[in-house]
Amino acid sequence: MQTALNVSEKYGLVGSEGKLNDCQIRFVNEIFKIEKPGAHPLSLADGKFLRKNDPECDSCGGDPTKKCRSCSCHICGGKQEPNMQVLCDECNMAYHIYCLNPPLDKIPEEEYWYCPSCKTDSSEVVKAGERLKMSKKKAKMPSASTESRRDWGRGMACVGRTRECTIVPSNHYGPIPGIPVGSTWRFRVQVSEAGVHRPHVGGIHGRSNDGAYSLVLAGGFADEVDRGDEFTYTGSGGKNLAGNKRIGAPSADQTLTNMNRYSLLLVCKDYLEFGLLYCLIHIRFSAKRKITWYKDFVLLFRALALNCDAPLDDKIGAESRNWRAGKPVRVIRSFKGRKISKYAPEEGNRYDGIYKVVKYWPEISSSHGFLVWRYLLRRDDVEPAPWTSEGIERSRRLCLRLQYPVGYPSDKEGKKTKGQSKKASGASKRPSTDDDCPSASKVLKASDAAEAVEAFQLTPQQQHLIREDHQNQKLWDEVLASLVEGPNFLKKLEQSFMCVCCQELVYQPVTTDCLHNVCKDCLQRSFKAQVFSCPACRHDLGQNYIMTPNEILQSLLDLFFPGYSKGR
DNA sequence: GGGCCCGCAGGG
DNA sequence: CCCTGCGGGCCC
Repeated sequence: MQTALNVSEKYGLVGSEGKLNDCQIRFVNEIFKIEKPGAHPLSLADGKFLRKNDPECDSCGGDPTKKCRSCSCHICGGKQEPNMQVLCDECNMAYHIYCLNPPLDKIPEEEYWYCPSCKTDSSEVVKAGERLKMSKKKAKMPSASTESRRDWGRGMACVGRTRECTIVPSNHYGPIPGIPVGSTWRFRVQVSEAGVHRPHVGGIHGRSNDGAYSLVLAGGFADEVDRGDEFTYTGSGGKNLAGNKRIGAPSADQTLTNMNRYSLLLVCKDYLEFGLLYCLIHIRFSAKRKITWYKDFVLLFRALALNCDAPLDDKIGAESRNWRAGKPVRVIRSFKGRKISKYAPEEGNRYDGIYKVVKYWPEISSSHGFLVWRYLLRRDDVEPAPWTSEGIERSRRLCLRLQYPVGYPSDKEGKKTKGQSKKASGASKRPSTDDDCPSASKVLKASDAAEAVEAFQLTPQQQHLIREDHQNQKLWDEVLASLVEGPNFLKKLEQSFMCVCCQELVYQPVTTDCLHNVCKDCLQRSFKAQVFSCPACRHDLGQNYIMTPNEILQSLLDLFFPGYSKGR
């Protein structure tokens, strides 16, 4: 296994530039994914009180004879009596119950237990009748220092996500599995939950040293053009957002130093790894977070420009050599774009498919006279666009319609109650229903479904691998029965191959003799806790069970959910 | 209908 | 930690 030190030595980071400190080494490890991901507590059923005693512990190397306050008792460092060690639900450190002061006489029965250093100071506990005290973060927020008694309602103005998309990593390019073109959500937060466009407010999601993954067309710039299959997009920024405004008129030229749309590290091929590494370290650890160091081969450009299949140019822009070869951008049209585009949906935010950057250029905006960067994007998707007759027909077959958050009053209700008292509208909240759509949430007879929706198509490779995965044949038969349900197939697939421990899609799945699939990591954690049975059915696996990941299943899941394992 | 301004998520 | 953003809902 590669180590951080090797990486830094390999690229000469030790020497004239000074040796990396521990923090930097950890950072390098992180970038190169050298370090094993930290241990997570297992499911409550098995792993509430686990001894960690990690054989790959960085501090002791897993040597059972060494004392270690990192993977074993945080007080005495001893590794004895793992069943007497309790894990803190905050810092995840282990403690012998008898090492605590005062000692505990048994493993606590409460759902959560916190060690002395993590336990909330009793002075911070809110007693009956007292006002809620503020967290450190809350204390810094504007609401802490304002006298305003404004009622923000229980609406969607300031809510956070309740779910997060984990079937692909956040830096995933291309469509989100199971989300067909034409899917429409009322609120941006739902689009974020679906993983289609993750930022809550921002227009572009991208990384400066990588590229852009998705963007929202919301008509922010009056001089944008939208022809459906092609549109121009204007780089964000250059607006005066002083005060607490979140939208404003442009008041400055877009510069090449801002984040988000800018600062792309383009590195010469021979120096790619070193240049990237060096810059990342530099950005991470330079106090001003400005890249003051760079060599000829490190240039700064914009994220969306990275998607364009052309050498980058920050003076006059560039045009793609082969526009389809660029990186795919998911495009969402918001109803707000209606003011400049007839392709925008009437309501909500609609996923319109994959576009590619054809070219980009700087221009003086005709509407406000400042310099903006303009991008031309062109559609490149096999799924029909939602506004074409083919797309409309498909949306109908797939029963795609405006989705509201669970429990939010639907459009019909909302309009009815508008003008009535606020209390009435609050009381009218109800989950949206799928009353006139046969396939969305109801179980169908296969024959009906085949006619109603477009079946999910397996590639020959997928079909082949499924046939090869003998152990899971029965499970696959069940899952394949949902092929006729189109996009629901992937949801079914996700459910069927969910790990019972971590409640996510299995990663490095071990298919047990009892035919359950568990992440190798989760199973190892269970064994470390001296539990040697199948987490799903309690079938005894035996202490010497050899955990061999099911490579075929792993390949299949990677095909269906591209890159999901990167987030693991 | 327009002004105001909140918390959240994300990248650096 | 910092800063930023093509939401959103109330209030005038």
